[in-house]
Amino acid sequence: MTTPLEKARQDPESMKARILDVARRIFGEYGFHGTTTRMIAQEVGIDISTLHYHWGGKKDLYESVVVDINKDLRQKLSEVEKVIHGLPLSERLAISIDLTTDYLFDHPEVSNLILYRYFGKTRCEGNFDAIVPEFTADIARSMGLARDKKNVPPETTMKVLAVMNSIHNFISGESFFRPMLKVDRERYIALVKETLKFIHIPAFTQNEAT
Amino acid sequence: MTTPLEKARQDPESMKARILDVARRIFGEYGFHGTTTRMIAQEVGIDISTLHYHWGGKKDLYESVVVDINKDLRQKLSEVEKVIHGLPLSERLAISIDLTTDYLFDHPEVSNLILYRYFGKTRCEGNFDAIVPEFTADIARSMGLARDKKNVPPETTMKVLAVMNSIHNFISGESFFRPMLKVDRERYIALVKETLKFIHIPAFTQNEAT
DNA sequence: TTAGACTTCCATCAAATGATTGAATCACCG
DNA sequence: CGGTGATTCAATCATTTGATGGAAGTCTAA
Repeated sequence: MTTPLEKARQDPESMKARILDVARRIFGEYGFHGTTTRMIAQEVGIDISTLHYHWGGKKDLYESVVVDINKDLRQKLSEVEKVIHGLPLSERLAISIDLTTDYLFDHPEVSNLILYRYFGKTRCEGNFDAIVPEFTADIARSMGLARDKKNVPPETTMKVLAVMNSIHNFISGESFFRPMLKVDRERYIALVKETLKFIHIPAFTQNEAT
Repeated sequence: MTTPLEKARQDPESMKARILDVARRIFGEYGFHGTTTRMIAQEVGIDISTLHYHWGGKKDLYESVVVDINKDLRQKLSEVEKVIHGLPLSERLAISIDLTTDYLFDHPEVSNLILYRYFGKTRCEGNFDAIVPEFTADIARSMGLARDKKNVPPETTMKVLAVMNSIHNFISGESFFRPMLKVDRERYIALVKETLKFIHIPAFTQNEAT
């Protein structure tokens, strides 16, 4: 059985997929309450009723967007893990930061939506957040902080969260921070990578026997 | 001349001040679009028209909230700076993290609103963000990363932003992260401080001659 | 060609929401 | 007292917004 989301992804040109792509971006920029179905429909160039026909309602669409975002990020992280496998920790960190940062700058709605879900409330319920802990467990193992994915101690989860969040912050905050720094986009990306390495590599390599 | 905000702060029991306090919390939790004037009025226990009488409109109130938040944080940071003045860098960092974290856990709406402004868009304009750069310049000086408040290089601003944001993340994300970690509030606060020190102290002391 | 499904849009609804008006109430001062 | 200004609220308005129904269009298979 294929979920509606999988079905939408099979043909990227399908109306369903087009709506999903636009919805990712708009929801990411304005959050759940800041986004109207009319904004999304207009951006796609369709009527709102077409949107409702394909996705049911605003909340359903939003939930699909969140699931889609998480699926993408998870896949990207697993790609990154294959690249860094076997390298020394400091290199693993540096390469992970480079690759993840590049990916997220290309898909800022991923960071936007994740931060929105972390820090904002939605006045409606919705419970599909069990995906996040798995993320952190994967990353923890890949950083050599945990042997298996079960029983990762809170201290370790916190460290992983700190790393992930610091990346999302700079991606998502570009529109705020870059004017403040008065640098162009290319320079900003370089600064982000540099800063993330400056902050994180010493922390995780301080007790390492080279 | 006193601004409306200052006037409201003179008598903390005044209706104006009570509305402002509630508005801080609600705007912090749900963001600008997720908050309705009715939510705020109901929480205060008044009619919406009373709210409009004192603050004009939703946007005016929101802007006052943001200014108020920034004023509070700035004052707190200047208090912290006095405490840590003259100490060695690693201690300055540790104490700053402890004090700032304690303060923000007591006033989470500060972190909430700051993150909302960094990462979200508002569909309405609004331009009173010149306060942030000054913040970072103050912190940069206090961390020994800059001599004066003028001409702080982007690299330094980025480092300061990384530190500040990582704190805000854990404060604001408590409702998301703590259930995930399955720890009580006290333990969470301890974990936050521990993690922040683990991440940041090595980065900033790595090249220090003790 | 046609029957039937799938898709899209126009018109419209009901609820939510920001905002205003005018009347009532309160506080203070002569 | 009485009056004057400040404050509060009930009632109401106009717009926005999520959602729906039904007509029209499109495509495929028989």
